[in-house]
Amino acid sequence: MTKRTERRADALSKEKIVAAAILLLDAEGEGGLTFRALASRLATGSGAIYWHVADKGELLAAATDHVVTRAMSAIEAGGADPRDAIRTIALGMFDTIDAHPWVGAQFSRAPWQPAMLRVFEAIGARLWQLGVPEGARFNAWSTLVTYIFGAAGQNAANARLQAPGTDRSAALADIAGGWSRLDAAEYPFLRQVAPQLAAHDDRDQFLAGVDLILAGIGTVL
Amino acid sequence: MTKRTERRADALSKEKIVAAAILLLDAEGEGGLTFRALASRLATGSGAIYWHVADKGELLAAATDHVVTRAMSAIEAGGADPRDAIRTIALGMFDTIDAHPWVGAQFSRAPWQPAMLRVFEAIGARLWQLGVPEGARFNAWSTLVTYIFGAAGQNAANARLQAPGTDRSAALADIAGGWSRLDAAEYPFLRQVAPQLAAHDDRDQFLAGVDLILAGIGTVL
DNA sequence: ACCTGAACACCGTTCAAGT
DNA sequence: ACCTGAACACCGTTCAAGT
Repeated sequence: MTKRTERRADALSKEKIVAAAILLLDAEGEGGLTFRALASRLATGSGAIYWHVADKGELLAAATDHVVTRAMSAIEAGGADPRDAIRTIALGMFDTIDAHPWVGAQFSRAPWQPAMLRVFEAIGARLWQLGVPEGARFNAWSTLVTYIFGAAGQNAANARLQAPGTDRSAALADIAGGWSRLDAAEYPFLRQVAPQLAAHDDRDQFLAGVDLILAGIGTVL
Repeated sequence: MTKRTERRADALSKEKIVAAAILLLDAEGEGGLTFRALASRLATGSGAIYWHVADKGELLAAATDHVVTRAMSAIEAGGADPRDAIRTIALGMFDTIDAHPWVGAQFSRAPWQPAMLRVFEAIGARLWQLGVPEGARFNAWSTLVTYIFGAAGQNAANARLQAPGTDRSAALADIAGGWSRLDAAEYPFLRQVAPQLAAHDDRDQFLAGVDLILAGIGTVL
C-alpha cells in the first residue's frame, strides 16, 4: 500500500547498490570499486547512485557495516567460558577481514559504526563476566579491541600487497630469507627468529596474541 | 671530482624530493601529496620527479622510512631496564605517528622497510634480554609489534578523521555521549565505560596496553 | 643525463535535462 | 521522485621534445 511496495522490482535502492559494491570489492579489491563500474553493473548511470548514497565514503561504510553485521550474527559465543568467547569473536573478526581485506582498511575510517559497536560490546561484556575490576576494565577492553582490529587489518594489508597468484608461505619464505642474511652484529634477533617467521601460521600467531593479552588481564584479576 | 659533486646545487635529487614530500604531507595530509603540487614546490615539471622516483608508492615509502629513521635515532633506550626500553620505543613510535599521521597508513603497506627492521630488532632484543624463553619469544615479539603499530595507526586514523579545528576531547565527548544513550539492555558495557572514554588520554591508554602485554609476557618468564 | 610540460586514461562528483 | 549521461575538476603516469 505504501509508496515503497509500489516501486518496480528492478528499481535501484541503497541495499542493491551496497550488495553490488560488496561483490565488486571482493572480486577486484578496493581499487575496483568505481562509480562507473558500479553503474555499469547496475545498468544505470553513475549519477543515479548519488540519489541513494551521499558519496564513496558512505558506500564503503555501508558495505563494511553489512559484512561485519553478517559476520557477528554468525558467531556463536553465547554460553562459552568468557575467554573462549573472546577468542571466538576475535577469530571471527580475523577471518572476516581476511576474506574481505577492504574491510580492514575501512573500519579505522569509521570505528563508530553500528556493527562495530556490537563487536565492542561483545568483547566488553565478556571482560565484565570475567570479573576484571572496574579500574582495569577500560584499558583491558581497549587493548583487546585495538589488538584484534590492528592485527586483522595488518593481515589484510599483507594479503592486499601480495601478488594474486603467489601464496603466503612463499612470501614469508622470501622475507625470512632476507632476515637471515641481515648483518649478524646489528640484527641478531631478526636473524634468530627468521626460521619461525618462515614457518608460522598467521591465524595461530593472531590467536597467540589474544592469549597473551588475556594472560596479562589475568594478572589483574 | 665525481659526477655527483659537479652537479648544480639546485639540481633535483631523490633526497630533495622526499624532503619536499614530507613537508607537503605534514602540512596538508595524505591528500595533499600530488605530483603537480610537488613539482610546483620544487619549481619543475611533474615528469622530472619520475626521473628520480619510480612512482607514488616509492615516494611514500621513502618519506616514511626517512621519518621513522630520524625518530629511531632520537630514541634513547640504551642502558634502561628492558621493559622500560620497550615502553620508550613504543611511545616514540606512537608520538612519531601522531605527529605524522600519514606514516600510520603507510607502514602497513611496506612493513619490510629498513627503518621498520630497526624497530623490530630493538623490540626483539629487549625481549631476549628480558629472558623470554625460546618457545614464547616469537609470539611475544609479534604481539608487541602488532599492537604498537596497530594502535598508533588507529590513533593516527582518528586524528585524520577529525575536523582540523576541533580538539580531541570534544570529539571524545561526542562519541561518549552517543554511547551513554545506547539501549541499556543491548549495550550495558559501552554505557558503563562511556565516562571513561570521554575522560581518557590516548597516549596513556596506549601505554596501558603495552604494559598489559608486558604483564602477559611476564607470565611465561 | 636530466628536465619540461602537454597529453592520456582514468577518477569522484555535479547537474541540467529527462521520465 | 528518480534516473540519465555529459561535463567539470581533478588525479598518476607517460613521453616526445628539449638542454
